[in-house]
Amino acid sequence: MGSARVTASDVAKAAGVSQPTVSRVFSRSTSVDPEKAERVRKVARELGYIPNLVARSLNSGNSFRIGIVLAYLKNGFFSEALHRLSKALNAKGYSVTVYFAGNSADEVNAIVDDLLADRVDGIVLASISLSNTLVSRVRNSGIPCVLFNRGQSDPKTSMVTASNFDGGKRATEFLIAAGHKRIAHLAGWREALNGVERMQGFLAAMQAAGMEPAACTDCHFRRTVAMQETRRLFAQPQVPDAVFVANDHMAFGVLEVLREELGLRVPQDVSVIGYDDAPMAAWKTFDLTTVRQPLNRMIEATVALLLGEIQGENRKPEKVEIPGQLVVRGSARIPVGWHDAEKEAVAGCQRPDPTGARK
Amino acid sequence: MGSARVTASDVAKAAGVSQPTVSRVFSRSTSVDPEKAERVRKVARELGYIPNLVARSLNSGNSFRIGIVLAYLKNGFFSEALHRLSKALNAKGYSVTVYFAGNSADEVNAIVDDLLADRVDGIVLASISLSNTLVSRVRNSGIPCVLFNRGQSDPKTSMVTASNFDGGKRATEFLIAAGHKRIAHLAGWREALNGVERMQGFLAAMQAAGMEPAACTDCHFRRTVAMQETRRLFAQPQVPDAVFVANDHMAFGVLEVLREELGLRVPQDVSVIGYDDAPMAAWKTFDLTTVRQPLNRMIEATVALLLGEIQGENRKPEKVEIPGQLVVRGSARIPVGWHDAEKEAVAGCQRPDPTGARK
DNA sequence: CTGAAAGCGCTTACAG
DNA sequence: CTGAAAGCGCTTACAG
Repeated sequence: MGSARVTASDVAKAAGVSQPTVSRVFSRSTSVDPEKAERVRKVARELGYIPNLVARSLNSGNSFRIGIVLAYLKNGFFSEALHRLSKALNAKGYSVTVYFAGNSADEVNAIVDDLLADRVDGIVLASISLSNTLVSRVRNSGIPCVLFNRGQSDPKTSMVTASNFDGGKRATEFLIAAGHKRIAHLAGWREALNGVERMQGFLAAMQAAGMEPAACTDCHFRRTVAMQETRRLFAQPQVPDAVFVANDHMAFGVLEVLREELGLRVPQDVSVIGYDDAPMAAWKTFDLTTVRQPLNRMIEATVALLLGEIQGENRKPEKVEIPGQLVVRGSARIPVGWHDAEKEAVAGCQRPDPTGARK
Repeated sequence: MGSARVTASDVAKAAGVSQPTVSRVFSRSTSVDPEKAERVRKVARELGYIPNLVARSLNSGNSFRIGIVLAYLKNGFFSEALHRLSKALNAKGYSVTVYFAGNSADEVNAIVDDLLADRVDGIVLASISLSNTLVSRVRNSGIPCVLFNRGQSDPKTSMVTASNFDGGKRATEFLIAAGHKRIAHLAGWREALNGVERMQGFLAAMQAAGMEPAACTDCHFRRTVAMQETRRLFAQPQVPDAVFVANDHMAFGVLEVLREELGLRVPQDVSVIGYDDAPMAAWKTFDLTTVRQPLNRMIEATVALLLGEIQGENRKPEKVEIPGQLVVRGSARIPVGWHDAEKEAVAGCQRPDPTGARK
């Protein structure tokens, strides 16, 4: 029962045309007599005919499905990215299948098999915890693939990232300009290029200022690890007066430890800067100064790159790096006379008005 | 190029067997000579053969795909649900395709068409904003469907919810027992049964205690609306001394307004209770007392119901209601002698130890 | 246990 | 513009 069983042949019979003609009406590949087409559409509507994409997939070779590989959704930046990426791909006629990749190699391999078996037309790898094995297996499969927010040294795969080095550098410069003397960095993950680049930006800024990092430790992009590291750092005789955290997700945990456990005031006692501008960063509860990853533009670029590879003439892999701006909120002290300087610094960005982001 | 193009016929030729035999090895429908099967597997591995699920779908009639319809992922309870549901369904051999349903009728209708065109084997409707049109169109399509955390009066569709009436009642009783006199309820959405039932539980508890609600307003399950309502309520001459909020997502916003904007202390000045036990509720930043929706059990039930309908003999629609327990944290005053009473009250639940949830 | 045959519901050259 | 035919890569009775 139900309209799902009606086929093109049923419609053809009822409309007095051949089955390929029905097909032509719905795939608008070749032109069909307008009058006849209208009749077909009418009959199809009455019968509740909806073309079977599975059948179309089989002989066209396109499944019109994109696979998105993620680690988890606890990080609000990723759930927001999934939502928008999904909407953007739907708008282009693709449906989106999600695959959650844990950390074990077996699991990751199983996911590649699933992706291949499902015959997705393209893949977005948005998982932080991707092993290089996964990336190379996917590349070998010949399925178009874009790394989203997860740079990789391999130059044969397309990727879309923010300007991580630059972002890390500017966040650090902001802290230095505000007069902080003991600046710590809670880094992402040494295996993930985006974390590494943010850290390198941090180190470059510190070195340029002739300053020694108060700390610089790997937190695996994990909230609980960052919280533990914060406890450790602030249990030492010499505590930091500012912390640059490699993403907002960890920064929320850092703020929690500082305020709730240690009773410190932010930013009076310690400044905190995150990375991403996840939706929650704007909540007054966190009011987190952070480096924005321009999600919309990253998604546009990802979709363009992916569909370019799928539909276009075998394009070259491309590395797209999108500049992000520092979003100044209440969690970090503001350097004296910062406004003017910053206006200059972000002149090349799309949203040059820093006050607009302060809300 | 790449292994994606290798077909069963290629493997058959290379292994010196017929194509159906290769098929049998991989679908293990009929038995195959063990030695021959091993040879086929070996050749397949060498050639990088992976069965094409699209082709399998076309003639088996099963796509091995489940569609999940969501409104958005900003609410952490939903993103967590998506993650776990996805893992659970993957474990059963299904891949998961996501569909984001906005609020416009056109959009919702387009999604139904997509679901039907994609020939998903089953559907989980987890969106709060589902119109009844969507539900009935899906039901008419004959595709097995389960409403997740979204009750509906229509008795012909399976659904999995928490015991919303009971949860709302118990949260309210907890506030009453703690001595609160002016208790407000920021309700979910009058069009969504789960919100309505929580509200009815609230009203029932108030009535049983002979108390008048300080307020009871519909907030559409939207954080910003709940925040606005909080501002309004606390601008009145008679302010509430406790607020029961219909979900955690809104409660986080309520806490923010109370603490950051109004400078109130929680729970000294006002108690707050939420609903869901979203992951963030346990963060010390929020420390939110809430009614847990037992996600794992809800997901188990959803998967069981859905696969039962897909694989089993046309089952009857079923309404599964899973009891949830009050998770006591710091955002609401604790009634004197509450422990003993509560132990009794939750005796029927799976996790009868309320202290275990306090962390 | 296994091969030849038919068919799942479409799309796409191929003739007209 | 349009129908008859072949085929996408499998699964599934049907004979052996």
